Amino acid sequence: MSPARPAPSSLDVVFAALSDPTRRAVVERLRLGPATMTELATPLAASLPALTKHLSVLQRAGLVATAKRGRQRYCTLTAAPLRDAAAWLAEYGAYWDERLGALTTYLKENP
Amino acid sequence: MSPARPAPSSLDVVFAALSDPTRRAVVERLRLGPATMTELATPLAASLPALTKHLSVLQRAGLVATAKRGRQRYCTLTAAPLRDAAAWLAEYGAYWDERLGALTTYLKENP
DNA sequence: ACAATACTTCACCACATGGTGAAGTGACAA
DNA sequence: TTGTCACTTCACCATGTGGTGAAGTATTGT
Repeated sequence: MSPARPAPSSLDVVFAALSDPTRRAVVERLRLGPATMTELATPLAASLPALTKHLSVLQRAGLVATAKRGRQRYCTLTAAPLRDAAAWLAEYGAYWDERLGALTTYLKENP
Repeated sequence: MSPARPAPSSLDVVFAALSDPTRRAVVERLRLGPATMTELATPLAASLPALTKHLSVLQRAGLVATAKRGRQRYCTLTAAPLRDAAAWLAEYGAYWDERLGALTTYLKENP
């Protein structure tokens, strides 16, 4: 991948963030409300260094916002990027309906 | 990641497959109908070795099926796994965005 | 003051990904 | 038969990921 990669789009990092089961579990947990790092780590049986890395990935994807309060770090969901990813996928919900039509068109144009 | 990783779930590989812009472009192109490897590679300015790798990722994710015909390889979308990913996202997106309520409804009514 | 708590940061390691150029394979065309 | 086309496979490389244990940094409790 050496030569001049373009800046990753938001879809890139969002989908990449969601490709890990631990991070999806974090998102699921945060749906119930904010949580600290140890509150996230304990039920997932994840170490704190590992969770710190996961959180930074989720943060880079814009899926999670954090705020330090005292010596604790509170994490909350910021789901706006999920909307973009879902919108991309939603087009393929429409794909199901138009599938036969597209195939028909294709066969008409490529006999 | 050394110690005993569990088998990746289908969501893992589907989201990972979608995290690359070239592969998303392949999916978008295949929405219009089947295509051969060179037909996919040319507009994306991708080399054939690179595209072969991308295709194997998409195939492992169950997003694309291929059939050899003569010396050409025809690729088609098999979008069933996209629905699982969309369903996962819809659950979390619908909480914030009305537009995704429509997707949730769609997935509920088209099981 | 001292110690515990809640994290973070720092090397590391193993492995997967995404790319390359060059060589190999099988089907078709001249 | 000979060559070309459509790919695939083969090293190889650079980078990113996900994990670890150990050490470091604040903040808080006693």
